[in-house]
Amino acid sequence: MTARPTMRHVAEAAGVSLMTVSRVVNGEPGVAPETAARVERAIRRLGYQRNDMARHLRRKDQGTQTIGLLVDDLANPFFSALARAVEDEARLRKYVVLIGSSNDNLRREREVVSAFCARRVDGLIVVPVNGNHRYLRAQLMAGTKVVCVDRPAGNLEVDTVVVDNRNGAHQAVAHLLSRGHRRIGYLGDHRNIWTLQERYAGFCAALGELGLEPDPVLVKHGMRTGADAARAAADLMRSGNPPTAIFTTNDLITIGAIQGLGEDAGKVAIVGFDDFALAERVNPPVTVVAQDPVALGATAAQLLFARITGDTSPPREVVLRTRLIVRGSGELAPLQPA
Amino acid sequence: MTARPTMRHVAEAAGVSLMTVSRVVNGEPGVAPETAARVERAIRRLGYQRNDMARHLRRKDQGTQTIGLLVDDLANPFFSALARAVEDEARLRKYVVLIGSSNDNLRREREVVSAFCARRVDGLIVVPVNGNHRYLRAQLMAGTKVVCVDRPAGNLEVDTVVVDNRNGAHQAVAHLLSRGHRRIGYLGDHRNIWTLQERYAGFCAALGELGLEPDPVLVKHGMRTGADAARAAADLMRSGNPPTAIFTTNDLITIGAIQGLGEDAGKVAIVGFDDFALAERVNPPVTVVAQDPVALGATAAQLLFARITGDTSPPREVVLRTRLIVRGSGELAPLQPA
DNA sequence: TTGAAAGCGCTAACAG
DNA sequence: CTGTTAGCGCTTTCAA
Repeated sequence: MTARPTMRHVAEAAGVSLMTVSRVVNGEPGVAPETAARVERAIRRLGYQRNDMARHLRRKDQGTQTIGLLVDDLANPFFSALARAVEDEARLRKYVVLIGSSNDNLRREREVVSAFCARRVDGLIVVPVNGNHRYLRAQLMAGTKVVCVDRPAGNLEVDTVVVDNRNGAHQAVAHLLSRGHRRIGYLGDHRNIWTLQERYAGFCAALGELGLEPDPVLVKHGMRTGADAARAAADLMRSGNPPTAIFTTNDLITIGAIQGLGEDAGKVAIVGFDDFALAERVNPPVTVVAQDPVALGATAAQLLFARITGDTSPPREVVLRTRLIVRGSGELAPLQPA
Repeated sequence: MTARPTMRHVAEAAGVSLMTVSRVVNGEPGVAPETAARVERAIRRLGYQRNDMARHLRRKDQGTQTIGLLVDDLANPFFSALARAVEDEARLRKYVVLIGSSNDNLRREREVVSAFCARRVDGLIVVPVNGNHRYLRAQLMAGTKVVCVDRPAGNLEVDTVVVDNRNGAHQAVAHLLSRGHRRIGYLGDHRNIWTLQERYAGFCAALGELGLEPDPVLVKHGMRTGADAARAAADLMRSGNPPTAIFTTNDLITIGAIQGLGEDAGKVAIVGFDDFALAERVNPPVTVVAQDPVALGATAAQLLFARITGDTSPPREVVLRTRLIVRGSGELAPLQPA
């Protein structure tokens, strides 16, 4: 546990000035090859590695080559795929990524984002929790670039990358309606999440076009986990007048619902938002409205790095398209309850 | 895009010395409430936030409150669940997490780890790629704590958290053998990955106990993606003398194999390493040897933080248990090829 | 080609 | 209770 060597130690060991070491470490020209070699040797012998904290403190122009990424839940495959895409974009530019999960909690989001900003990240990619994001204003004014992904942030004009949630949901529900379904259940996460507001709105709009209204008995909000969805789905089917179809509004909920349905899975049509592994191997295969988390993450990162490298154009909103993938579960005919 | 305010600016604005601001910012005692209030106001007005880079530069004892986490592939649900567990442990201690994926590439691992160390992380949790990890020695000597998870690192004596891969694989294959299977296929990732060496060893050991040897025709190594596994599984079944059972050695491969098998999925018994979402809803439901990524991540993080807070006991190896979950696919009887 | 001095933003260690 | 001084490890600026 020796103390970490500094440039000063290297300089002494090589018999040169600290400044010469700095030049060698940073590959700057104007050092005699002979001298450079001596310094290199000292570096290797002492196991010296540059301290980028100190470096970035002095070099105000260059930033910290670090970005922060805040998702809802890193354990959700949707967000981890998004995160991996961000990481790859960062790596191309020799940036590293600080990561955090808000868990749909504004306080936690704020704490994590603050911790990132205290470390002077050059930019922030945020999946914003519902609520007011003014607290980011100070960071924006101080020069930290911010991009929102998956959802826009309330009260904040920054680049945003989302998918056409409302259309996607509309398409899913219209698909069910076109097959003759009229009693369509809705299983969703908290209504305070923007994407779910949009998806619910799409659900209602599709029904409305046929003069229908959502049946409150068939609509369940606030499901955070697959287990929640499993229970809710089972409850729906056990009720007196069960739905003939269900719209499940994210991957976790779709998967949970299928688990909860058990043997009933073949008795109710399902269309889910988000594609997921093995969707085509379940019985029946699951029809979904797919979005592309990799494209979301990559696009957000590209926008962020454009800002970091000086883009000052007005904030943009990029809307990526969703895609209906027909596999079977959404094409089941309405089944009369036994 | 105003320049970021510093303590000096706050001090001027509040008409006090820089040191007083420091005390207020850090909640240190010995500031008159009246003065503190004035400083607080200036802080808020200027939008000041402490620069932790500068702070940690001066406070040598305290570290940077940052750890680095390097996994194989963050997009793999196994690693993202592990990562989330690490993040949660870090958060409890007010640490932030730098994250990276090695993609099973030693050079990439080294580059990312170097970038983390240049930012002076207090500790590192690494899923080590196969190869020599001496390069970490210098960091260890400089005081950076290291914990390996999922796999041990060659030539490095550090805390390590793994599962009993060999036993798990043995159990999986013995299960198939006990059902009468004798032609058992093996689908695995690169053999240079430690976990896969172990799992392959368990596969061979189980066969060996019945005097059998792996049939080279039925053994496929080097599958990195689900698509690779899908192709390999389909090839196996199309061959002249197909296996009656397959041991798939991680989640991605199991899922890929099931996709690739398509309608053949019911014709060949499968036991997979790693549990995964919807395993019980596939037809037939998939028997697996499950490991717990959350426990792996949480345990690794706990060991790391123990080291960071001064634990100097000899390096430990923690081996977590795997668990056979019987669901159906592993219990299919051997089927004679048509 | 090399080095000395100053200072990035902050805190430790002392004064008053 | 408040302020001054020095210095963390590095880069910038200027001088030799």
